[in-house]
Formats: sequence, structure tokens, C-alpha cells
Amino acid sequence: MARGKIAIRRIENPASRQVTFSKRKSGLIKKAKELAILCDAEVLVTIFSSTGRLYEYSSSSMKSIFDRYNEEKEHHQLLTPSSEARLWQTEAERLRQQMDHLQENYRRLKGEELSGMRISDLDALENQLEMRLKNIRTKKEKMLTDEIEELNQKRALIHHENIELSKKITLVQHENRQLLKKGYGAIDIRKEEGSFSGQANSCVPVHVNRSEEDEIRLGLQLQ
Amino acid sequence: MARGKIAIRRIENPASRQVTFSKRKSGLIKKAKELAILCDAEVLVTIFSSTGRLYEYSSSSMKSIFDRYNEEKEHHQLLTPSSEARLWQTEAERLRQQMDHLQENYRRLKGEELSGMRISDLDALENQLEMRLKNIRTKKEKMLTDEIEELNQKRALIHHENIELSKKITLVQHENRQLLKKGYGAIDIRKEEGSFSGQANSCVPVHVNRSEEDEIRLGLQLQ
DNA sequence: AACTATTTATAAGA
DNA sequence: TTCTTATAAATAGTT
Repeated sequence: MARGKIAIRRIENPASRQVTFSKRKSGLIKKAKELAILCDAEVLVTIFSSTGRLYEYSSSSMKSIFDRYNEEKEHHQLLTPSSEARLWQTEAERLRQQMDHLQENYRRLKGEELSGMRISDLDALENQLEMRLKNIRTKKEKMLTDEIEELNQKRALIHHENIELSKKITLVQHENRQLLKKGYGAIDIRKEEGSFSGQANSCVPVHVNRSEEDEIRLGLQLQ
Repeated sequence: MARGKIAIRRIENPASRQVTFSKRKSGLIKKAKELAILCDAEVLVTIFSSTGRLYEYSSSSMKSIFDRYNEEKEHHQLLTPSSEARLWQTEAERLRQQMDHLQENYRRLKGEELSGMRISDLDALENQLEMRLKNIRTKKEKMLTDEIEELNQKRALIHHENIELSKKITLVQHENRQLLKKGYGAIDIRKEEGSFSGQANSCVPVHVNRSEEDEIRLGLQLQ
């Protein structure tokens, strides 16, 4: 990234490759550290050079799970048998087995272990993944449908309330008119009339119409 | 690193921290990819966000990285004898904690635990799966391409041999005719002539033509 | 999600 | 390997 742009493809010259490896390795680990500190994340970077050397950075005080697993193994071999130690040895052994199992499945699940697979294996894996994708999409759709259903129910409820309110207002307005007719020859209630009509206006039903409903339904289509 | 320098320490504002996490995570993974490609290295980056979400980049299969890592560790194993039961206890405890963490991610990865996931989580999972499917399909395609390439090479070789044989036969037939011409006035070799022509017929070159080659190429398109 | 002023990383050369 | 430096790339703060 300097003194000229380079294409991201294997550097053919071994010397330059080595130099770039060294520089970029430092850069990557620096960035990993910064990410860990700035964002309070746990970051693990493992690098094998083309010459087979291992470089590692781990943000946590504890080393990586797999490193830990290896330490465990190491200790296992060196334990002097005492009753207490044996207890923990058994426990660690159990955990180690679980970890083995989990690691293996984790690898398979991540589908990163593609080497050594035949076409038929790949086909099977592909089908499996497609099934999972289908499940996830079904689930997602259901969540969205449910949400929309809920919103629709709320809307219907509010709509109903609106209609009821509307009816009441019509009734009240009618009563009001009756009162006015009766009262014209007797007492002056024009002040009250004003307050009544004001009330009526503030209660004009907010009618939920078809187009609004359709918009909500449309939202579903967007998956 | 822009619009002002920042100190490398935990970002207190959660919103900014999240944004920075997202940006720098992409940056880190991009750099990891570049290092892997440019320098022909194997790179693994594992990030746990402060919310416990797992993000990972691996330049190659997990298995080979773990295997090489383990080999490396075994090689550098120092036999420091320690028979403290307390050490065991601590180790087992830590191991269990890490296992819990791994197990949780494992469940998520398996897509078993779809409940309690938000739409955005499902989206992320969906994308992950799509990437894996893509990888698998690429791998499958490559395997088929390689096989076809190999077949094509074999075919070309056989074709070449055929041409050579064909030439030899023409030559032999020619010599044969010369011999016949010479021999007509001297001795009767009609018996030998017959055997010669029979030999020639059994060696007629099986010519591989263009259309056959094209068919093989077509097979590739079917992925 | 974009933009952009700066900072940072780094390719090439020594 | 390490330093230098011109330039490419990343990104912090802003919109």
C-alpha cells in the first residue's frame, strides 16, 4: 500500500514474500490488539507462515480454548496420582472427551473441512445446508407474519373502538341538538353548546382505511 | 485514525464502540485475507464481541490449522512437572467455562437455537450459510474441472499416440507395397501380403474428434 | 450507510 | 532485519 499499489495475489518472489509476511503479520496483530482494547472484544489470531512457523496473538489472559485443551492434556500426562488429583483428572478427562466431540462437530458444522470429501459427500452437505437455510427462512417468515398479525389485530381493535366512539359521538350530538331545541325558549346554553361541539371535533374517528391495511400486508412480501 | 487521533483504550460510549467494532472487525478480516493470499500463509481470526457474538475468518480448513497448531505445541512441550491438585482444579474449571462458551456458539451455529433470535441474527446466520454453500459449490466445481482436465490430458496423449501409430502404419504399408512390387517377378508372397493388410486394419486409428471434446467441456457447465 | 479529513499501514528502496 | 518515505488504505468523526 505504498510506493505503488499491489494486486492481492501470491507474491512469487520468496524474499519479498517473506518481508511482506513479516510486516503484515505485525500489522495484523497490532490491529487485533486495538480491536480487542477499543471494543472490549476477545480476539484470537493464529498465523502459519508458508515455512510452517506458528505465530499467535490472543487478547484474553487465558489462551485459546484449544491451547487450553492442550495444556490440559500435558498436565494429564504429568500428574502424580493422589486421590484429590485423580478426581480432577477424571473430570478433566470427561471434559476433554466432550471437547473432542464438540471440536469435531464444530469443524464439520462450519463446513470448513472440505478436503478429503468426495462429490457425493459434498452433495449431501449441500442438501443439509439447504435444509437449514429453508428452516431459517421459514422461521424468519413466521416471525414477520406473527408480527404483522399482531399489528393487524391491534389495528382492528383500535378500529372497533373508533367505531364505538364514533357512534357515541353521533348519539351525544343528537342529544345535544334535542337539548338545544328544547332550551331555545327557556335558558341560554350557547356556552355549553360551544364546549360540546369542541368535544365532538376532538373525537372525530381516525378511520383506518383499506389502503393502510394493504400497506401492512405489503410489508410481508419484502420478507 | 481519521478526523482525529484516538487513544487505544476502551471506548466508553456503547454506540460508538459498536460502530467501531463493526468497522474494525471488517478491516481486520480483510487484512487477514490479504496476508493469507499474499504470503501463502494460513490465518485464523476469531473474534468474540462484548455481547458474546462469534465472528471468525479462516483462510483454510479449520482442521489443518488445529492439527498443525497441535503438532507445533507438542513439539515445544516442556516437561515441567507439577502435581498440584489445585492447578488441575483451576484448569478444569477454566476448561469448563470455555466449553460452555463454545457449546453456546455451537448450538447457534447448528441453528438449533432459533428461538430467542432476532431477525438480524437470523439474517446473519442465513448469510453465513449461503457463504458455506457457495464454498461447497466452488469446491465441487473445482473437483469436476480437475477431473475433466485430467481426462482431457489423457485423451490428448492417446490421440497423439494414435497419430504416431497411424503414421507408422502408413509407412509399413508403403514398405509393404514396395516389397510386393519388387517380389512380383521373383517369389510368391501373396500369403504374407494378406497378413500385412490384416494387421493394418486392426490398427486403424480411433480418431478423437472435436465434438467429443466439446461434450466433455459441456459437462463442466452443469457444475 | 456515505463521506472525507486525517491517521496509519506498508511497498519499494537503501 | 530495520529504516525511510512516498503513497495506498483504513478509519474517526460527521452528515
